[in-house]
Amino acid sequence: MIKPHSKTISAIRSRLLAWYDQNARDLPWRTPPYLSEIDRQSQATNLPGAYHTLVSEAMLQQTQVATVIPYFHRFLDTFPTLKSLAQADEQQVLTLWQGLGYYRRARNLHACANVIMSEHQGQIPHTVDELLKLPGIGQYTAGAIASIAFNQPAPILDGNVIRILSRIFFITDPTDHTPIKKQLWSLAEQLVPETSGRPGDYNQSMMELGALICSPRNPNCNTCPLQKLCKAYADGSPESLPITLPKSKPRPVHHHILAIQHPSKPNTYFFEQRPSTGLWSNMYQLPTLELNHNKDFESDQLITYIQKHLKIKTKNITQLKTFKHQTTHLTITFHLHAITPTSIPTKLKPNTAWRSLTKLTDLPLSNPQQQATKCLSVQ
DNA sequence: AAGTCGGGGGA
DNA sequence: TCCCCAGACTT
Repeated sequence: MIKPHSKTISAIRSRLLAWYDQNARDLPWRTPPYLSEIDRQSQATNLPGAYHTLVSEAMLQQTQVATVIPYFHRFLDTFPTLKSLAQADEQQVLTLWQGLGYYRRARNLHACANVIMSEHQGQIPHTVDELLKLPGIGQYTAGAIASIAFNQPAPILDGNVIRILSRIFFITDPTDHTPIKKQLWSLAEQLVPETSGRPGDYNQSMMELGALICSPRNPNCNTCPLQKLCKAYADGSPESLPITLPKSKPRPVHHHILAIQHPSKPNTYFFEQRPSTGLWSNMYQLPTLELNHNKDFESDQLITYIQKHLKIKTKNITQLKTFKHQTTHLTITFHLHAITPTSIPTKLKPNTAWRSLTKLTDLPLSNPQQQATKCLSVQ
């Protein structure tokens, strides 16, 4: 285990905080570093402050700051308090999350608000151990909320911190590997200051440095406050760290979207909710047949599917458009088909709906589904 | 330990 | 193109 000298630790802390006080971005969820100590303490017991931290940290998981900002504003305009979020429908929460990705985060955040209301009297827990019990809150997010919202001396380890620590301490083993990850957590814990040393600002200063200076490629070492302490800089190749394990390539699949037009209502199509697990969980869609291999589309197959699963009889199918969509592990080719039903069932199954394309704003759709509906409306 | 879960930014 | 992003959770 790496045990930095106490002088190194205090140098890192003081240099980072001094740099942060001068260079911190003014982000909408951030407690300004220029707040007085009295303001800071009142912020620590003020629920809106912690609620803002909770929402922002959920949105920021695997998502860049610039992407999150407009979503954060819209979310707080709609749900200004933890209580208002807890009382909302999941569908409304998912609609606000539309386009941001990793939709399970939205469902976890909503569930989180309800647990805090019913089991914590509406007060967001102050400690890492209690935060860890909440849905969607792992080691990083628990440390972030405890330190940023409540000024607890809790460590964090995200992509930024991993990059900075691997460069400063010249960790040349793959940082995905469990023992190395433990090593990094140990370093983060040794480095985070006590409550009197502004642990929340310190943690944010690490991430800020990673975002603004110590970037993955072409790090700006010339303006880095930690340059003197950085072993990778001394070695001359900071951009070669950290080392990560190779990732598997996305697998090609084909999804067939069925645009089923209502026989009498103009511009109106059939929508259904996706299952609560897997890709785009609980989001809505035009019925979509997911094929795992590149098999030629046969219209008979689609007609059978429509009849069996949707109880809709049809004969005409026309191919409208094909487009590709990338996720982390899939390359999906979407085939959009227009269906003209000859008869539709009188009773609607739960979580399905006929919707006019002009009244879709309350149905949460994934990006490719939104793209498909856009194709239909310009027809 | 390896997969799953989105979508976009930047070189 | 490829890699990465204020990760969490399941298998």
